[in-house]
Amino acid sequence: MGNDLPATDGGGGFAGRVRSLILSVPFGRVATYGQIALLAGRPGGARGVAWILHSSSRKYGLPWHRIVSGRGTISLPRGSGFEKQRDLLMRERVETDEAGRVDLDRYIWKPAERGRHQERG
DNA sequence: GGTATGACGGACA
DNA sequence: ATGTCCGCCATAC
Repeated sequence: MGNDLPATDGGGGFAGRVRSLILSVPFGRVATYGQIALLAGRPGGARGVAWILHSSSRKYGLPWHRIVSGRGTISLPRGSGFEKQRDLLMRERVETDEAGRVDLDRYIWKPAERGRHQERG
């Protein structure tokens, strides 16, 4: 059909795991593309994660704004989601730099520590 | 089935 | 720190 979405799997494949992981990122916390790819079992598949986000974030209501680059910077360009993502992060009390940079040491999501407050430097 | 694109990441000058 | 290059994976045509 004229579906431009990667509905190649319903949740068992890479895309499904990526979606599930992104949905697992709690409020006020962020994750990186590489981190999601690694947890999904595809280290180095950051680009695949990016594509899945781009294609399915809206359809599946994914918290896309909680995904940032490996250096904690917002990857979206100014005027095309940058300010939107920064605004959404701000609403979650996630501090962002003027350049859209997040302090990963403070806000990165740690699956092993979910449900407990994270150490802050 | 090869080519091109993309919200990446790491190495290197 | 900055810019460039290459490799990685998934999808579109």
